[in-house]
Amino acid sequence: MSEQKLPSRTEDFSEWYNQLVLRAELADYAPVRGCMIVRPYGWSLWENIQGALDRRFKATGHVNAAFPLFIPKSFLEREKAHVEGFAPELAVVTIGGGETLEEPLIVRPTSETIIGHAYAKWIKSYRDLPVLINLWNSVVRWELRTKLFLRTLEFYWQEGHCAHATHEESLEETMRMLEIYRDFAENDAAVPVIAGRKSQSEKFAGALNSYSIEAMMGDRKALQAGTSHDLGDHFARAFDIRYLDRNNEQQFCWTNSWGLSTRFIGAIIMVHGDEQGLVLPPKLAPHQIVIVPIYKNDGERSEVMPVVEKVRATLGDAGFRLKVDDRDMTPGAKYYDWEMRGVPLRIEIGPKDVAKGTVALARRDKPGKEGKSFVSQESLTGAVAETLQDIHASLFDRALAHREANTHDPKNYDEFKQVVENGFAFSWWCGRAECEAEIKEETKATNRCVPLNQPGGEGQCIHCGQTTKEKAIFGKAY
RNA sequence: CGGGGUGUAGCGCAGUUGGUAGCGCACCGCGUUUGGGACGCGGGGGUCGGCGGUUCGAGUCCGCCCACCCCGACCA
Repeated sequence: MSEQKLPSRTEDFSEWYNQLVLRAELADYAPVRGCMIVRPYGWSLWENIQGALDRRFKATGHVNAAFPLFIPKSFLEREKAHVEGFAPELAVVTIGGGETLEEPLIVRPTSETIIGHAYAKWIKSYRDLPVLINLWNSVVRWELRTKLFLRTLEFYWQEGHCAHATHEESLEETMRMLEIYRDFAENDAAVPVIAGRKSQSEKFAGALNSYSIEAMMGDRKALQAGTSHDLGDHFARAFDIRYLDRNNEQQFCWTNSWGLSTRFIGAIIMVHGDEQGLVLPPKLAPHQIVIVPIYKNDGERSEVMPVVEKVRATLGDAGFRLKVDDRDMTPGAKYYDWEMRGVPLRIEIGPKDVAKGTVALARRDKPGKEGKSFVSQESLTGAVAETLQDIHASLFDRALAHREANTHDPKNYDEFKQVVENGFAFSWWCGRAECEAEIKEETKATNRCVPLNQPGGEGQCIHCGQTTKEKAIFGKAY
């Protein structure tokens, strides 16, 4: 139970985040540096994220499977850019059963290579395509600087791996999954995102092109919240994933991969959280509603609890995820506790409500009296459904307004430097890696993506002045 | 991997010139309480981050190591 106030979100965002994660009981530090324990409340949130994504994956023809944790070192080495990108952050097993291994095993940082090995065996004919497989697992990347959910040595995610007959189909799949991420982020998590293409220096190691959804956090920094990679024929060539086409000719496959991780929980925290703690989007919250019974003595208790039970049954039958908090604490303490944990809606039922046939409804996104209303027990189910929808909409609107208010179109590079100190710059960019690198060097801001939605026309690169047709989002990022 | 900081009960901290460890919160029990963080009484809990050294005696002094957090370079 949390007793003290959180550090100020506006004055010390980082410390606010750290303590919020611990006090909301989402996660805890593990005994190994950089590793995290996901606590039941955090995992429950992840399960709801999994459910929301998995439904979408299944609806688009994907199936789940499991691949090994260990990958032969030689596999990684088969794709040059891939191994170069991941080498610095690999965990390597050299001893097994007390014996030094003949070939060291990599603890998977991602599964493209071992997938490539399997797909090469499984795919013989154009009739075998496409292969649409998703994995729910964890991967290990030996990061130097870690933060709960945002960057840990081991993290949980899903990785989809698809093989297609043509590049067009593979690219179409890449974009379909990016759109699924966007749809999930905005419609389930109420996190507005910018879908775009990563620059060549920011793309996945081994990809032809990477695409991402980028979100703005409460401190105006960017977070890559999901990625989808067009792997071209790179991994197909490295692992010899080939098929016989209709003309009986050998062709290389075209593959793609896409992932979204527990980092997304960090996004939810940093986009919606407030001074009181976590604020969860209703569609993903482990408990959408918490019911707090109020009574002064056993007499009142015996009046209140049957009504609490009736409301619980009614709302439970209507499909809401809810919890009755019957702990032996004062109601006020419970309010603070559930506010810390971000429960979207609180229902208070006391003797006055029993007498009047009402309940008190308090919404998490609007603090104090502003968010509190009294609703008759008869019309509660409808009111709850409506309010939860409204909370989702207002969370999304608030986050979008925040991003728009902090996204600028600077007139020149001096202005650009100012802007990226405290938000996003949406600027013309020549597309050259040198320009991007210099901007990063000079401002600490990175190229987040080239949004798919472009204004059209042309302009001058914000850094070098070269004429270009594309605008990119720049900002400081996690 | 560089710079900074912190390690004493679950958390936050105190601990004097070295003398054998305490406070608040949390936790457990009983009672009174309960519409925005209740109160009283009683109780449990510590190899003082680790190893070594100085000393009759180390939480305290010295050395080495470790862990975690923050800031930079790399990343979902």
